[in-house]
Amino acid sequence: MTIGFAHAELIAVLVAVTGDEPRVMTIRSGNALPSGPFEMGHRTLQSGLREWVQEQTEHPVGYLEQLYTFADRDRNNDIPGGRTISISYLGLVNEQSGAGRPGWHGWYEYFPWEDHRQGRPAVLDEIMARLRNWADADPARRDHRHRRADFTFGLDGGGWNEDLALQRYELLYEAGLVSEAGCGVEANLGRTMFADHRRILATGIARLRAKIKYRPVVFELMPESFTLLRLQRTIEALAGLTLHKQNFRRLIEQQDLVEETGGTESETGGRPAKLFRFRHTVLEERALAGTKLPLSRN
Amino acid sequence: MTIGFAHAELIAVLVAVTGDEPRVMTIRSGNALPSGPFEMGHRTLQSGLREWVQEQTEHPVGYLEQLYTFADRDRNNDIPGGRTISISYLGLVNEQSGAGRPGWHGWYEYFPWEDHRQGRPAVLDEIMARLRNWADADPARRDHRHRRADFTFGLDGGGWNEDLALQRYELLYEAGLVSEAGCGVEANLGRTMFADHRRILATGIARLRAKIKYRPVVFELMPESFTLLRLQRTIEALAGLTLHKQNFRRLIEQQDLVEETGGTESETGGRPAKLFRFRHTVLEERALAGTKLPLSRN
DNA sequence: TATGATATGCTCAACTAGAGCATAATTAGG
DNA sequence: CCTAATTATGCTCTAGTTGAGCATATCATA
Repeated sequence: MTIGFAHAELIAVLVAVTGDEPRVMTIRSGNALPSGPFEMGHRTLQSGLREWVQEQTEHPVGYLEQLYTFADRDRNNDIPGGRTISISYLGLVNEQSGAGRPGWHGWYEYFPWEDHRQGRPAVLDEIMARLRNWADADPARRDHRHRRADFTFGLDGGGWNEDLALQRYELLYEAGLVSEAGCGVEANLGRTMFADHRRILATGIARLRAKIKYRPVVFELMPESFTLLRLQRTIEALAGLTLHKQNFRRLIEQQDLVEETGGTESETGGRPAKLFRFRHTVLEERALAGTKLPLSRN
Repeated sequence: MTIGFAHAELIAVLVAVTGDEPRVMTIRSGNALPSGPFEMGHRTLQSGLREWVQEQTEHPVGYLEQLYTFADRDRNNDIPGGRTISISYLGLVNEQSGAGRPGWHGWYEYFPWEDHRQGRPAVLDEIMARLRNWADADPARRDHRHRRADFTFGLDGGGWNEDLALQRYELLYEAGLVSEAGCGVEANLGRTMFADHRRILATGIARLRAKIKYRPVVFELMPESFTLLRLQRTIEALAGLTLHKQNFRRLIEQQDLVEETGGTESETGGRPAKLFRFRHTVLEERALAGTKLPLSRN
């Protein structure tokens, strides 16, 4: 059996939330995601990345999950005849560790249309206008394109869906509205990144937004003890949405995800808030996987 | 920046359901998953795999999704100094195409404890007994191991969770109950596969079981038109569970996933069943992503 | 002491999911 | 033709979940 040869590279999407802003670790003044060679010495991909991030950033990575492996021919072909395989990972870094140090950029710089916490962002009007033009430009695919734009950006009655971050970026790419796609810089929406790094970031955002709904990974971004509002703001930052406060607490408490530390915090000027800590044991005692199948007990 | 070199390989988990049995495409008489080199000629990983599968199996692949990339040092080091990166994919093949031809093996041969359609399989008693021994063998980690076994195999009150297929295999591996882990063949549970192929298959099963709950991918496994019972049996085969018939139809119909073709089928000896077809437009008109966040409309 | 702010408790209505009864439309056997 | 067996399909009832919002508690500060 013939075996293909390739260059292997690791790319990390490291996320932290500080000051109610989700941030991603970057290099080159925010123009690229940190990446490095896949060294032979490492036992596994995970351990390789973990060591390497530790070394580069001095922050321990809590949660680490493989994102996607890219190897398209058109990316990054600086080595003729060869090919680069990029294995990307999503890592979550504790708030305190990943504080305001250089290299951390708010992820909504790159995706200004994704933050709906202050209501629908104004950019969306421009985006939709330009997507309309793009759709109309091809009479054959016109209808399909309009439906796709409406659906992806929540104009089809279904409303905005925060999980579709990647699909939105891909649509903008296809429509030539981001300069990575080869359009002029003046036409670009949001901040650009090297090669396909912004796409990888979008992959990470979408994955994280989906994941926080069925796995207790948010806590990897939190300090040891926190108030429920702090937890809520962190999730809101990630999802780019605001949540209903009372229902949020109900959800958290009924799932037994946290326990009171006994302490309180009165930083905020109102009634002091109880402090909570994550119940690490839930990781081994609960499925947390919601079934959507109509089971029969038989 | 140094770049690591590696050999790149694609591995496919191709799934079809025939005769109410989920099957996986294999080579070497069921001992390995089909795999092939990542050729330079291919534009993307996906297209490379698609062509290659087409060529090998003569079946068109409907849905194709990247599963995971493995590159641990201990796997498959037949080339000294080098390293193999295996990029695995999950592919769904239409019932008719992937029919009873050779190469297709029922996946419960490899994971007999995963099929709960006829009730709790008897093997589970033996498995739990051996897991208890394993847990007791290390006094320090005893409690943790017992909790993990109970949770993974549904003895903790939470009940059996079909999504945990991968975790169950990994637990058995750790406990040395499958011969891939180095235990003797006589100790092995289920049918063995080459290298870590059974683990990759478990990854595919777990992914597919989770996916059918929030994305309409089952239809990739169905013929053009089908009865609702046929659809139900297919899902039951994948999940390894039986479903409540009336509630199943309610779920499918209220989601507008299918439409009547007008025809009926009376193969089964009872009242003829209406035939349905998948409404392909739902792929572009609906999010189908259930939010678990308590949104505020503000 | 009043006011503003945040925290926290509680209710209510709409909807969803699990379970099972009832009826309809066939085929097979007498 | 009549009856039983078999599968399809419709409907109901109940418990639980979710979205929304009112009410009360506890603090800082003017």
